[in-house]
Amino acid sequence: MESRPSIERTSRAMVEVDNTDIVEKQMSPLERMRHSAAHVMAEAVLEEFPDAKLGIGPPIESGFYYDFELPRPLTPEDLPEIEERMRRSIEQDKPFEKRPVTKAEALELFKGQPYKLELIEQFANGDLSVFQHGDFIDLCRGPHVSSTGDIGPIKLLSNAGAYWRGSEKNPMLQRIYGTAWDTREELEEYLHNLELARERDHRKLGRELELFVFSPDVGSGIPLFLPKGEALRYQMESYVRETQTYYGYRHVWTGHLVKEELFRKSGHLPLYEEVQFPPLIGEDATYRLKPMNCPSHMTLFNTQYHSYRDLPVRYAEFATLYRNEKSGELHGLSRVRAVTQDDCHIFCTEDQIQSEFSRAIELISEVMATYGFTEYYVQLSLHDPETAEKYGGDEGVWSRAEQMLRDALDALGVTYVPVLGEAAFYGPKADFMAKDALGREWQLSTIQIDFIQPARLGCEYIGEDGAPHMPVVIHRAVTGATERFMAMLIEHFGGAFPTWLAPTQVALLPIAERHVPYAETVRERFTRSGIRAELDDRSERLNLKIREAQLQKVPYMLITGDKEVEADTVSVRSRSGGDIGSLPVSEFESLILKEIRTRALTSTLPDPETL
RNA sequence: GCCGACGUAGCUCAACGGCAGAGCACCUGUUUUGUAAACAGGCGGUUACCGGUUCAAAUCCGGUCGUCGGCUCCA
Repeated sequence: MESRPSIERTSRAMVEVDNTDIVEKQMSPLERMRHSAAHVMAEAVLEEFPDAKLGIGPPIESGFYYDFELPRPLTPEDLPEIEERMRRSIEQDKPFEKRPVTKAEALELFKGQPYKLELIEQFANGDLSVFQHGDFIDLCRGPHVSSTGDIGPIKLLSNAGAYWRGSEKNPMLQRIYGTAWDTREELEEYLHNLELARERDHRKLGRELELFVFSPDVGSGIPLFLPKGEALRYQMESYVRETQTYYGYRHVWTGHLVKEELFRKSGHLPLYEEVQFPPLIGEDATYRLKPMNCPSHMTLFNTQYHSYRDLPVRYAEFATLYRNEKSGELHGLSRVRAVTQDDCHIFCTEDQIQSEFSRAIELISEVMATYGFTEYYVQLSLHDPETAEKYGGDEGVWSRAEQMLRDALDALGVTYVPVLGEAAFYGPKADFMAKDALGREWQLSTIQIDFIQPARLGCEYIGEDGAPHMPVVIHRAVTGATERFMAMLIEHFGGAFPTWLAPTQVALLPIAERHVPYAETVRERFTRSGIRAELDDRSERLNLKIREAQLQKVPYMLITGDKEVEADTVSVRSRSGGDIGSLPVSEFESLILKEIRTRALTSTLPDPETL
């Protein structure tokens, strides 16, 4: 436990984001311009397909899209043509004009446009308006730029299917995505960043760094980890296990199969069946692969007799869960069917919720800081009273649980963004959203309050009064799904992991064959010290060995030639800083061991300038 | 699951109705190498799988499997 980073480190972590407002956002000038670009795209598509039916075309985070129903499927080759028509429209500098319309006018205007008619019906209570530029007219609230000439440089990016209004019950439309910026430079930068993101794609790096593979013979969505990927998993898991232990959680193990009956009792079956694999019929009972641990942990809790003095009981487990995700939803490591969760269930009294909450947040902050995620905020996922049937329990239980979460967050001074309808069926959640090095958001940690499952599964403890009481259960995950978190780490670090996580921490590169025995003794020494060291004993030139170690993003390359053998040193080259110079073997060993032990994010070796 | 695109050697890609190719990787030699790619030779594919059209299919058509981009940031 001596190796654990001190808690002071967490000071840089916790939530400095201030965005508790959920008021409707004003459209920014850039969004307005992109919205106008979407109109111009619809104009261009109508020129090419006069029979096109229009869906909607909003601005989005980095551009815009528009949905169409078209007589034939679009291919990527169609995009340049549409883009060219858009440029012509922009050159003509056609003014955008707004006009309020009555419902009757609108219905007449869009009589050939079934999707617009549906929208008119929906918005008929408010004020309806249309925007026109040139001959193109669209039902639209606006606002828009004053004329098409104000639209900056554009680029159409892709086309894809999209259900009308996002529901698979509706027809599938064809969506075209585009981006638009104020200046050519910003557009170029955006396209360049897309390219960078592709370079960092964890699926590409996973193959190049020999971390994991998928095989159709084993099945889609089931990642197979190679030795280097397993080394990474093991470090991730050990770290969280160590931290959880430090914070008073205790680890349990509950296997992979559970009787179907238990999921019926817990209330999962009707709501979760879609993502569960079909039943496994055994001789004595029908089983299911576990898609979550909660019922198992509650059952485990129930096998022991608990006094109020035992609470809180904190059960943690690194469990592999199986979810039958739809084939189209699978995505590398970030959406898989065999998923490992750092799951935890805390059984406590209502009075203990706040302190347990704050303990969980402290743990989460520490872990996030160690991984270098300093920018994150909390999304408070609440139930939606409009769709109460999706949730268990009555309204009173819900408002109590939600209030408790708010109180706990407020007491800790944590700011949060409430979102309706994102709760689990058993309770509200505080979800931690973190940004990676490329500024993309990932949902990682979660803390959830549950009054419903412990009631269904009959959890109880004996209170001070000698009578049985029901504990509250807090569900909590730190890194969430290991696979998904690994995907994020790979992309966040671009494969160049901090030394403590790197599958290979040190590459020994002997210059000539006569230096191999010395390098081998160094490698063996390091391996015995717990350093993941590899020896490149091929009869290749040094430059090649360096190049390959560098492409594998090994943090330290140790070059051994005549001078090093002579002096019992290694010539150190760091992945990031190049040639650092020679160090005695023992000195390098203690420096890197310290770097690993403290889980430093960047190299801690002395700067070559100061040597 | 749905819409679209794509599956050619371990990897990246070419050939687009007429003999399946290149670079890297791998293997074998030669080279013994000082901070991001030595040189030469060799091995390697029933073009994802199954069926169809054709004198002829990697190429055209159908099916299966897989991968990729998406599937409300609401007029």
